[in-house]
Amino acid sequence: MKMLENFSINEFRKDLIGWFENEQRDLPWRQDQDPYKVWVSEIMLQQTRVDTVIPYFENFISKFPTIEALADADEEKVLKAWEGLGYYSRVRNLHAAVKEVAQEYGGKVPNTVEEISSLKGVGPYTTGAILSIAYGVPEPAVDGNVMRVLSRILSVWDDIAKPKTRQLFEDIVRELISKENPSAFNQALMELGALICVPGNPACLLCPVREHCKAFAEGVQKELPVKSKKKAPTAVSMAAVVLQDEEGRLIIHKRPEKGLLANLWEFPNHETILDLQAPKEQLGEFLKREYEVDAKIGQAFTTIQHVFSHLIWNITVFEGKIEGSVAETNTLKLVSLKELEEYTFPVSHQKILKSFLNR
DNA sequence: AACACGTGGCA
DNA sequence: TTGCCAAGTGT
Repeated sequence: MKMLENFSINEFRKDLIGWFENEQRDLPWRQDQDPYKVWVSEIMLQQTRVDTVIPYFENFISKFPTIEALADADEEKVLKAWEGLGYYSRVRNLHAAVKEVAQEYGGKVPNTVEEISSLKGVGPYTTGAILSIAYGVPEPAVDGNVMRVLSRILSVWDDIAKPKTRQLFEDIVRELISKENPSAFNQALMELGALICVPGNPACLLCPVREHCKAFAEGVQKELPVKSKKKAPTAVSMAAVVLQDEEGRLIIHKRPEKGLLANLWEFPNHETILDLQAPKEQLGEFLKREYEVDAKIGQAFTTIQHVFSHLIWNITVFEGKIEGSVAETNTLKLVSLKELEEYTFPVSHQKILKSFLNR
């Protein structure tokens, strides 16, 4: 490969892995090489910081220690263990995939690219991560860290936001990866990206592979990687209502099984047209039309902002009293405060509840 | 290829 | 404070 001419592959591997063996963090998913735990950790770590994942990982593994335990668990319990982590399709895909492994592979995580990558939620990165870390197979595991580190080491100016660029780095890693210790090699590249070769100001003076780094030699390490900007999120106005009956129970609604915050619970809410024109009337009509609930809408007691990757909800939250009876369904329930603890809510609706109780 | 899909930390 | 970021995948 042209890019690797004059590059000392063996020295690079030795310096990188040697550093990793000495400096790697003591993380809960590094206690053993159980493919199931490696899998869970890799899914949790997608687009999510290590410090955020640690307590979730420990709780999740204590509740669902094995493939079989997770395969047998109720969706509600599994979602609850993910509450607050975000990207909830990750855990619904994981749950479905674990059930498939339990049924189709005798509860053993498969160890071929074809089988692993066919599992829901397991893409090219996670396939390589599980194969290399749990099974010692020399497959690339190219994530954002790896692209940043290697774009600097080899001075690659391709835009890492483009899907095609990941394939280029997979080709590079196939040349570079240690066949003796692919697990340490892949993890070392990511660990280096997390600890030393960070996005803003890389700590080049502490870098174990500085001598191999073309960007450092040229003084352009802060210019790399090239990454095009994402579209800014669009703002949406929402009205939500916390509806209470005489006994203090609250109405909650289950979101659709596909799309944003799929299968999570929420307080009744809808997008408001023209920024809250006659909001109480809109809300009352919405409740009648969608849920056949009659209610007296009270005052707005807080506003909550929920920032997603691609949109922003600005939620005005009202209180209200239920008038008459409520017909409960699979997606509409009237529950006590104690019972609410069993349901999974997006962070914004956790904030709504907290604000309601403190109003 | 481009966009949907969450959340919290940090400069 | 606003924007960018963090071990990506599905469509």
